[in-house]
Amino acid sequence: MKPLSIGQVAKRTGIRTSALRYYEEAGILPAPARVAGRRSYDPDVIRRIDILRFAQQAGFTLEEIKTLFRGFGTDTPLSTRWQRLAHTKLRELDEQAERIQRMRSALELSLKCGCVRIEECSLSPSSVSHANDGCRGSRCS
Amino acid sequence: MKPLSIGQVAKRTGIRTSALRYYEEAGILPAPARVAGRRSYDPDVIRRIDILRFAQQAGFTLEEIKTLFRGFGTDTPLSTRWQRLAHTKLRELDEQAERIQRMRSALELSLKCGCVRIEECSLSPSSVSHANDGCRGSRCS
DNA sequence: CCTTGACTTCAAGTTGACTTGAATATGTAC
DNA sequence: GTACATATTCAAGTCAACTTGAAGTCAAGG
Repeated sequence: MKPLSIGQVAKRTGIRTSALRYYEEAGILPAPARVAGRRSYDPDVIRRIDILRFAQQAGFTLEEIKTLFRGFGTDTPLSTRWQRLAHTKLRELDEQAERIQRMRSALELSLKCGCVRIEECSLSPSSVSHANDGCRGSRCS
Repeated sequence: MKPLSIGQVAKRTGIRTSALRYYEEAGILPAPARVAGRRSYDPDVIRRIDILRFAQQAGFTLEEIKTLFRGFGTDTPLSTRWQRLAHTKLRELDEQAERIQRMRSALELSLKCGCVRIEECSLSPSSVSHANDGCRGSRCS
């Protein structure tokens, strides 16, 4: 397929040109060929950028994503760094998911409940863990 | 109970004194009484700080937490702002949980798979949605 | 009395992930 | 050939959420 200008890449991915240049500078995206000084992107970059965004939304930092991209093809032994990162991140994702679930319960409870101040209600680490009787306010249902 | 110094509060909550001063400055924690110019905290503040940390870990910004704390006791009609925030945040939490789940699947899949480069594997929004055949690399199991 | 340690305020620095602005160059349309 | 959009680089600015440093205050122990 035809090469893309930075503006076209920006349009297709929803990422601003300034961010694309920044990613390149930071070594996260490869520097594309230049035609008369301008970036000329292989359309493959779109897929890579999609992955980048996806990983970012899942909570990876740009540094981590760089490692992810660097992959493990080049350096034997196979993939140890990448696997470590993946394992670590899996654990982090689980923890984050659990925190989110607890916050969810707490929020839902406090919406049903008529507490005047949030402190009276369920939003604390201790009370959320046994979340049925989290509410201690004056007008709890 | 007895009032606490800023150092004692820091020790009990695991939050640095600089952060406590910052929260006060930012209006997230109430300014405690001063005794000879020094902060003298009501032990209640511990609970509030616990909630603060919990909410923060669940992805709330300090601004949002401020709103959370401001609560809805004072201004009729009851709770509209706080409820809106809670609902919005619930939706956000759900989205984030889903992203995390998808990233989890993708990571697990790519650990099992022998792809040389991550692009070949499952880590993209499109392939993750039908994640059983996400791997397109050369040595996929 | 003097030192030590915990505190005070205020200003400035830090990190990650960008964005914005200035000055300049190139490509496309009329 | 002259606008105008789009591109370039580089430096500096932004934002949240703090941290660090400087300079000073205060109570208690030796």
